[in-house]
Amino acid sequence: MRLSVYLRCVDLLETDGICRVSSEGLARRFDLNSAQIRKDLAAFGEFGVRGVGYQVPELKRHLRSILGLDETRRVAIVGAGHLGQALADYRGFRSGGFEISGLFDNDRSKIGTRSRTGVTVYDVARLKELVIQREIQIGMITVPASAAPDVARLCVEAGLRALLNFAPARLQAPPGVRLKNVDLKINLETLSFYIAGSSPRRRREEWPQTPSQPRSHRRT
Amino acid sequence: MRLSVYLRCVDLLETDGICRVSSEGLARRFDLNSAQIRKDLAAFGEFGVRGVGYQVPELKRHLRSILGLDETRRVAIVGAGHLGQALADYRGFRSGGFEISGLFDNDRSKIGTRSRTGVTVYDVARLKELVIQREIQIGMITVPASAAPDVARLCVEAGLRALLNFAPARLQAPPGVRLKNVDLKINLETLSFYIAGSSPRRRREEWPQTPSQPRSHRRT
DNA sequence: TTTTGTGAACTAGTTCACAGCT
DNA sequence: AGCTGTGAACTAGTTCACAAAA
Repeated sequence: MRLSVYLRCVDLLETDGICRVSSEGLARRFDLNSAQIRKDLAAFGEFGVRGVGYQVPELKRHLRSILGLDETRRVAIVGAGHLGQALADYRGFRSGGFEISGLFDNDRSKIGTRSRTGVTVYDVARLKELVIQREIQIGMITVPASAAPDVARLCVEAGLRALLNFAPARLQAPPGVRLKNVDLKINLETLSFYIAGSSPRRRREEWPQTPSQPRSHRRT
Repeated sequence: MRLSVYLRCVDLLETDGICRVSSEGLARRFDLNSAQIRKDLAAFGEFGVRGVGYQVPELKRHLRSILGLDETRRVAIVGAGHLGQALADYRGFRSGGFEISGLFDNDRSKIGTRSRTGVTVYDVARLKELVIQREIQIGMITVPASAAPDVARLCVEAGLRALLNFAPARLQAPPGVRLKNVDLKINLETLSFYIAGSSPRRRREEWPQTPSQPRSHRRT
């Protein structure tokens, strides 16, 4: 999502002590399109001042509010394997307004242990209980693909509102629950595709090289 | 990329012993659009047989070839922290035609050690040497954001052709090098956004509820 | 008949360029 | 003057529906 990108940019500006910025300034600095920035922001309110630009602290506040980050979002990680543990200890989440409330697993040898930074591993059977008690809203699924569908169902039943799935499986979620997949293998395959340089076959009627035509944007 | 998704679907069909499938069959089973499947596939050749459908093994071979997976793709992971180690041991990569050729770090206490599944940690100073020697083509960047730009430069100099960046930083790569970002925080923020339910403000002239109009597709 | 491959219709997303505000 | 907010132009991506092939 682009609003997230803008928030990251605004964070950097704030670090640099810049307190006012124009859409064009943002676009130049971070290689974006100024009209798109303006449109994206204007869709949620009139945050800018014509002739001046955007106030960085104000813009940051608005962005955090739009992204629902003015209150701490609590996260449960289901699957306390290497990936789950690595994510539980990832410092970027904490600093960004997220809190890893717990790791969950069904492996009795893991239950009760803690990750390096102190996140406790709970029995996955206690997921619902803790989701309610701690008001956890987001679940990260880091179990093997075979277990993922069941885990997803469990998460939904526990009352989680959004799921981030790392398992290479196509999961289903009911309308009220937002599901997002982070399929690492697909990312690697995409890169492989571009390296391979396999290009779509040329349409028969296409001209080998089409000289691009300048176009007019005159408003009548 | 969708071709990756199709490959995953075809894998599942093969596991189920299905050896022929129509675009409509694929679409129904995996919740896709049949016309899109046909168009995507047809862009790379005529793999189907009219009136019959697609042969699963043949389609799989074609997809792997298009994705450049008929030869093993070797991967270097720069940054032997928790995330790097977790990715090095991720079994999904190996089974998918990728090989993790090594972890790289500048921490002397890590150099020479091995991950749980036996991936060696090398001095990052040896990146170029090993990239050439082992014909590594893809780099995964799992270092802190502050180190990411330098690491990216190093990867490019070493001759890597594609980079998968996990650091929350906007990196730059020259035209010949493909860069893809996997920003976990952005993913979480996107989920948070949907939970928050912040909706774009309604355009003034919009009608509160627009009854959708059925449309004709008659070709004249 | 069945199902692909594909032009055309449609929809969504991006960029331009300027009216209007400060 | 400078910059936002935004209609309109443009581009990309998706879906439809049918001719052509098996």
